[in-house]
Amino acid sequence: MPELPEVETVARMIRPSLVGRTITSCSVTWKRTLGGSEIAAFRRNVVGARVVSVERRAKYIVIALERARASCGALVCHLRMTGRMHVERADWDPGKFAKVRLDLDSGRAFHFIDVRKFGRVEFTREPHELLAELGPEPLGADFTDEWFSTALRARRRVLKSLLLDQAFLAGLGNIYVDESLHRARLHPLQLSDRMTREQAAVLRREIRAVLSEAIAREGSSFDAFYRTPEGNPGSFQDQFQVYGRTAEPCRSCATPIRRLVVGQRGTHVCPQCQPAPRRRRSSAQG
DNA sequence: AGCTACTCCTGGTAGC
DNA sequence: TGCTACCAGGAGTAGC
Repeated sequence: MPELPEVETVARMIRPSLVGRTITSCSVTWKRTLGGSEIAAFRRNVVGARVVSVERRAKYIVIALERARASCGALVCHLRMTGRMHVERADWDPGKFAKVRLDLDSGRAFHFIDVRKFGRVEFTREPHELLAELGPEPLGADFTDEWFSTALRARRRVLKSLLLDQAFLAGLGNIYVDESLHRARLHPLQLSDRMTREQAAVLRREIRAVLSEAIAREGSSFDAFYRTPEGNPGSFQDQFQVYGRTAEPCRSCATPIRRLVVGQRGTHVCPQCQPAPRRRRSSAQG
């Protein structure tokens, strides 16, 4: 589903047609997409505002707005599972899953389309408050070996669950966690406080590599859902080592990929490349 | 502190 | 063909 590389791709593609544009009108066909605000209030907040910037933070797209050259808030958007964004000519038909439409002074219109209705396009005056709980960006300068190693060992968490925790590290989802762990030859059930500094450094390197490669390929598309704002699929799914490859041979050692469930998430491992952590009694720890 | 279960949603698919 | 049942999952929340 859309994770950091897909969200980054969407942000890059919609940015040129949004920045500098003024929102002239809007329509909303699913109120919950707005995340709690009334449609009338949303309309008052966005119509007449001008887009200053389009940035990605974790899996959020933040569309900053201004009025009379003064900041007036932002649209904080999340694609969740099936959200899509398009900026198209005014007569373009967004289809039956359209949720939010923002008409622009360019004559084009921004569309938020979402089959499963989990996605959000939320207006807030203080976007930083909404995003305050997020951990560091995996591709950012704050994500250092030193920080990662210390932070992993300061907690006693199942490794995969911790990497999915957006308050710990912001931007990874199910796919890229599975891929990163395989590349780092780490098992998803490994406990975070048992990680060596060397293992942490390898994992950090592989997380950054897999995300960078996926961004270069405009993300991953393997079902009907994720498409770039230009309507094209990404191509990183061709590079998957484990995700969605249950029972298929590992590309490194030919052992069949195994599927397990970790924290209610489908999880894919190579039992040979990613040996299971040694089980031990909790009372046996000194 | 960290875990599980549940919620929100619907298209796709397996089984009959 | 058409039905039912179940699966996928990001994030928030409740409860242990």
